[in-house]
Amino acid sequence: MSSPDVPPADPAAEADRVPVTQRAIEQIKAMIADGTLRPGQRLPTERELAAELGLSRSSMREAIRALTTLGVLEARHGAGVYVTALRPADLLETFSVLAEVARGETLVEVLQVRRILEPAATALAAARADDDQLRRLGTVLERIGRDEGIGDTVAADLSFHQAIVEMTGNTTLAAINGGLSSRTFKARVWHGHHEAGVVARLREDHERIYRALLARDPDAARAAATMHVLEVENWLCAHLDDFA
Amino acid sequence: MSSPDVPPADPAAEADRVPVTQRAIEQIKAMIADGTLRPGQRLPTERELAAELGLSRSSMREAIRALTTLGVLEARHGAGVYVTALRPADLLETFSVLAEVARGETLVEVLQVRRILEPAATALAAARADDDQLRRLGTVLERIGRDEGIGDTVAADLSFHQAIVEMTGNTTLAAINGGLSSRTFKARVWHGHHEAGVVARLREDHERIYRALLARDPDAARAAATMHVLEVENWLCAHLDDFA
DNA sequence: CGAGTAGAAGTGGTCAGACCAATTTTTCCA
DNA sequence: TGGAAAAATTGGTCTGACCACTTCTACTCG
Repeated sequence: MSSPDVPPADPAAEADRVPVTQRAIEQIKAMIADGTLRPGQRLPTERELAAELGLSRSSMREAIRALTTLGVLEARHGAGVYVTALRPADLLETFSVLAEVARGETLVEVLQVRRILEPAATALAAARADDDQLRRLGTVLERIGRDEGIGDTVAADLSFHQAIVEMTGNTTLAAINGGLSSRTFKARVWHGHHEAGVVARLREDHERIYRALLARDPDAARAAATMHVLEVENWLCAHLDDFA
Repeated sequence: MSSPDVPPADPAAEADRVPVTQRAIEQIKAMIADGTLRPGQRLPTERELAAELGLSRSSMREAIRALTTLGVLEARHGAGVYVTALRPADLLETFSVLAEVARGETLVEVLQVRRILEPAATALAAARADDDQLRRLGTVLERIGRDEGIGDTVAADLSFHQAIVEMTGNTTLAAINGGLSSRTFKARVWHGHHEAGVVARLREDHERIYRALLARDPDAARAAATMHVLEVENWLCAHLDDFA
């Protein structure tokens, strides 16, 4: 039932199976989880940490690199290693790789998740947005679909959706939804609609969302957001071959 | 407008500001994004990669460690470095750190996201589940709230929710939702309800969800899932001080 | 001839020590 | 007393070595 070729029970050899670097990662992660290390706190130097945890500096650096990648640590050249603020945005930065390397069927799944999150977020935003946020959103909307190059349209598109989810006041929601859409994917969507001569439809999608927000109408906002994601989803399914 | 103390334009010095390890990470990530490296493909050895990208093996290893942490590469001791299958589950494993280190207000945000995702997922499951999946879900449900130790109840609770989101057939959705609930948090919820003598309420929440799925009733499933997450959310807000 | 095994080669994991580059702190002069 | 130069601190990179695990090879034995 248990692992083979393990004689009886093994006291210290058990921990010896797990690589030292991995062990260090888990030790530091545990110290953060149980509050021994607080957000923003400075850690000992790499050399001291290596000595305390009983491994070489190279391996210690690999552990720090892993935790840096996860967004829990931050190394500042010449100034030390620190625990990040542990904000959702810090910890969910890694999330964007999904949108970056996803292809084919996975992209469809990602859009289906967005079709769940964005309508809910947009409805929340309709209920919570203040005049100032809406005014700024209007200026972003104006940049979408103009004839000043697709590059700026894509940037404005990203800003538009990001601004809306941030209106919910839920930074975790904003970080997750932000990680689900990559600039490169949005660029392909706009290019595709441009070649098909239906850029106006995408532009109108955003206008409908904006008007629903202005009207503080959660139901209309939800519907408009759903239709927008659905539009992209349908386009993707029709061009799935190009995303192999 | 641009960065200060940069004389005119700088050709090669621009790339020299970016640490070599970071550059290697981006190069390999780009090769995966553009299809040069395919899922499951084997990479050259660390020594060869280091030589090709023009950096030392130590720095190359740190780059590989970062990409391993992100779930795009996988190093097998003695056997080489490989691109993972790039499944959503591979890329979203890092997601769990959020639930692990989150505390206080962030936990509330996480639950609010779950209150969006879980009802939608449960409604989808109600429409798509087959008899076999439902039968297995029933056996898991029986283990929830028994008097055989909270440990098994927590494990069954996790399995229950995971099984439901997997019924949607959307592995990305399953991976995201899975990362939003940690075993330790669920354990505290059950302990809290146990001490307050309201374990039955949690148990009934799960039964209601199960009955809605059996009835293939998406609306009822959505409502039951919403109420369940709300129950946990309310409990958390009442005990937020314990999660500082 | 084939199966199994022992050895060799290949490859990731760890360690040691050195030097470079950015930051911070200290020192000391104007 | 203010500020600039110098020293100390600390992360970033490189080199080269050795260990542990896997895979391949070739040999031996039935």
